[in-house]
Amino acid sequence: MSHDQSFLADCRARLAFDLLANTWNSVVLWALKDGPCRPGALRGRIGGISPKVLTETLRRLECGGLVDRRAYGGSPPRVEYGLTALGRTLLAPIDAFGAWAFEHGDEVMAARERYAGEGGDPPPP
Amino acid sequence: MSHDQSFLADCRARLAFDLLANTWNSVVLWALKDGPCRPGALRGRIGGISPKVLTETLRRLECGGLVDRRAYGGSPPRVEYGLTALGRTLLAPIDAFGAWAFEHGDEVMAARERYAGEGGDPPPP
DNA sequence: CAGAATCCTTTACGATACTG
DNA sequence: CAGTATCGTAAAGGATTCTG
Repeated sequence: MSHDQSFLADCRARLAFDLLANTWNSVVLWALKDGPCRPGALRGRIGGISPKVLTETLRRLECGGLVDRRAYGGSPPRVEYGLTALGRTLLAPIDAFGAWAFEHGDEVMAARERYAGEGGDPPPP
Repeated sequence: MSHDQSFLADCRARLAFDLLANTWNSVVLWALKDGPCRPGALRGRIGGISPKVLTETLRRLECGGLVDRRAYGGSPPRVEYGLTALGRTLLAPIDAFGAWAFEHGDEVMAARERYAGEGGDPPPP
């Protein structure tokens, strides 16, 4: 890789981190990787996300050009969300984390238990 | 990649996302990539982080086994934080995002401006 | 200088109810 | 069913002060 120390000052770097710095952005992007999807089905794929927060998250991603929204009029309304080309470019980096979690997730959980056991009584969130 | 749809249900996956789902974890990890560092210097490398939040973040990462803390007694106290072996394994995935930001960050910012201009007046955070 | 303690503000998130 | 509106809570982040 090729970033120098000013990396953290670069606003694009901050933008990338900020994109992930919330509970749902990456999860929703990930849930869309298998193709466009209606909001209801999305909630099923994800689990534990309220309709309101899902809508907010999708708007945020749409605003950033990562997700696009297609509305087919009618009643009941039918809407589908899918990744844009730009959004798809984020899948590989996200997947790198997924792979990391499968390899090292246990170590993190073990470290936390060790920390809790060693008298690090107030284990920070 | 090799994750099936149950990926999102796997608690290790959630753990990985949660590690990034806050403003500072990834930034601090990244700032430590060039070697161990004292808190004061870390704040300089990062910029915009308060001492309190830096300490909290370091504790959190230490608890997860990603960072270790070495205290050399004395007065004034001298402390250094550095990545553990486990922490270093996270650098590659984080860097994937950094690289992504350099390639596509402009597109996201452009999309946001477009969105704001098109009457998407309330541009969500 | 490290960092704990305190106080305060903001906001992310959740639950619920309502509209088209 | 999609989406908005409203309310409430919990937590994150910031500023400040104080200590060893």
